[in-house]
Amino acid sequence: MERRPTIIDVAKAAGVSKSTVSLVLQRSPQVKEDTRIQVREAMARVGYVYNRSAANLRSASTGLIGLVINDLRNPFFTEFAASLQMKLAEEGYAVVLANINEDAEMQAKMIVALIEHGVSGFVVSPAYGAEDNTLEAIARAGLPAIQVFRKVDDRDDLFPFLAPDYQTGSRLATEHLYNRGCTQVAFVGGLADRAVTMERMSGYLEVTSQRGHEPIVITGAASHEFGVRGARDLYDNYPDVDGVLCFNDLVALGLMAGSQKLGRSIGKDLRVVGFDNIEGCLQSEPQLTSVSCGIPGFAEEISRRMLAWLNDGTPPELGGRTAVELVVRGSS
Amino acid sequence: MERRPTIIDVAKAAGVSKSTVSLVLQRSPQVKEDTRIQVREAMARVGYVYNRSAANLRSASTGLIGLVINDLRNPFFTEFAASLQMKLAEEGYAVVLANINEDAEMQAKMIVALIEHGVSGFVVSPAYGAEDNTLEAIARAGLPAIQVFRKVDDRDDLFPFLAPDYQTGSRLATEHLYNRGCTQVAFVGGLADRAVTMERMSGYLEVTSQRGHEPIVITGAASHEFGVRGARDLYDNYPDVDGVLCFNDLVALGLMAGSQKLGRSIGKDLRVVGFDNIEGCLQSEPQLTSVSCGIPGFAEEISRRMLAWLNDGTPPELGGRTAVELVVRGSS
DNA sequence: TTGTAAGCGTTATCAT
DNA sequence: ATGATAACGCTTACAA
Repeated sequence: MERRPTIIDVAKAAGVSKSTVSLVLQRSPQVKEDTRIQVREAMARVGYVYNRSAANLRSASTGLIGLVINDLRNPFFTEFAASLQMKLAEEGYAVVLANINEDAEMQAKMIVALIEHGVSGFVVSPAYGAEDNTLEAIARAGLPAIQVFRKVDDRDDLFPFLAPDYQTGSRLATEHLYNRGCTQVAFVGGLADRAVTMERMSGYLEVTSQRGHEPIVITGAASHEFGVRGARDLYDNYPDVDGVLCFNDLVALGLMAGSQKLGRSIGKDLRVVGFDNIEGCLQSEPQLTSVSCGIPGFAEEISRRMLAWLNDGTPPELGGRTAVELVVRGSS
Repeated sequence: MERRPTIIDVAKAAGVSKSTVSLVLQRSPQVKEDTRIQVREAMARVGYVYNRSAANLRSASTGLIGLVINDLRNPFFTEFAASLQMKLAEEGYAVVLANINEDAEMQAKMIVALIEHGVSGFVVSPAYGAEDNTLEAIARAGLPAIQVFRKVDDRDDLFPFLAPDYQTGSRLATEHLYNRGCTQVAFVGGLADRAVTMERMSGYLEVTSQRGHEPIVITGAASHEFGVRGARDLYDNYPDVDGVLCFNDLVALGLMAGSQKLGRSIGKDLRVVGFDNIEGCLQSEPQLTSVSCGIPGFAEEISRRMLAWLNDGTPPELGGRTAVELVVRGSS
């Protein structure tokens, strides 16, 4: 097990100097085609692999992006992580992943670790809690960082915030329900004080009041179980509700299951729309109408903005929202 | 935006030499308590952060582990990725993630990229296809690598293979079904030529023949949709089957939904057991009995073995299998 | 077009 | 117990 070959070994094998090899590595146009080929051949011959740690010591970027995710097990965030990683890989960047499990302390620790590893930038879907300080280390290191989905630090210039256009999504969904003939539409799920909940609710409130109806809001956990409970709650306390916009698909699926158990026919007696368009939407009976947040597209957008920031120094403009889409299925 | 402080800056601020600072960094016991404190203080004062790229240039390990996942969107693998990342983080290692989307070519590319980034070792849940060569780059780099869940390279010494003890799991599940009074048990789902399928089937075949029954096997995709089709298939062609072990929970959930639509009562007419114990098991009606592969525990095991290999040079012993458990619920 | 030499921030080997 | 100094593998002026 001998040590890995370096550019010096390659240089020797190719009969050139190590600078030339370095130039070839960087695709410099000023090296002659002949020598370029020679060098490439030598590389293959000695089994050379580029050492980015060493390169990084001299030049700036490591080609590493830190990806901090509040809850990787949630399919919504998994989808994002997977999409972003693949997009960044296309551009030659690798992703160092930190799943922080909704733990602000863990988040702070992982951020420091990622900085030590020399990440060139951050994409953070942060945990709530300790809002003030958890991104501080990034600020001190002067690294570019984008907050996605959740905003825990208000310094927009340091940590620009980007999210899908939830408000439009909830507006579309609510209008869809009324257009289908619903007379009373409720909003179910989502913790009351969270910004995401406010946004996913805002379009609902807007349309509902526009149409002269009373809003009916039942906030709570964003879980399947809460959806089941919500079905009972509606049944007992709001029997006239014939349309529901749910905070997310998990809640919606739970609410559908719960309502069916109570004898209601989904898509007829009760129309249901979810949020996120997860795979489970296709596996329920009837299938669930949902607001798709276009996560792969969103990830691509984030990738693009991050690279622009890194390469051209252009931080993302504020207030950017990316397109969402209502996917209509049997449940409504 | 000035450059980041280095150990030299710290040394100056603390009035010691940079060697001393380095020793403090490495928790060397031979540095006096007083100076240690002084140095630590200086670090805080100047806002020092460790630069691992530089350290790596001299010493061996980068503290980076490459995690290559065939399909991160599959909750089973997500769970593994998240668990492993957190375990390794506890030990001071960071995870560089590559989701290769079941694409062998992508896999080869990402492996090279990870090597360039200087990962100290690999954990690979590989894509099928191009079995011969995709791990070759790792072999050439002489890096430790563990294959998990799937085995695509037979060189056990180079790439030891570890997986949960599927065989025992399927044995437990099958016995459970017969003990519940089933007279004909079928196995549904899983692509026919895959090692995983063979293993998840093996316990079923063993117990079934032990009990003097004919095995009934319907292989196919590991999807919800295939489960639905499987329900139809059983209904039409094997009407006497009263117990089913499915390749995984997705298939099982599809099979349950499909069978219910055909008027069969799950847990009575037809008993169903799945594999993986995903969250969806709790959300079906009735809830799904499943073989839990104990992924967090498995991830911990992998973490432990990887670190042993890295630190003590002890590669994992072969044939290691980790514990599984049958979680009994309403569906059986 | 290619070679020479000076760093980059650490760790490791000696001295002291 | 601490300090000086030479690597580590690469990039980047600058010189040839």
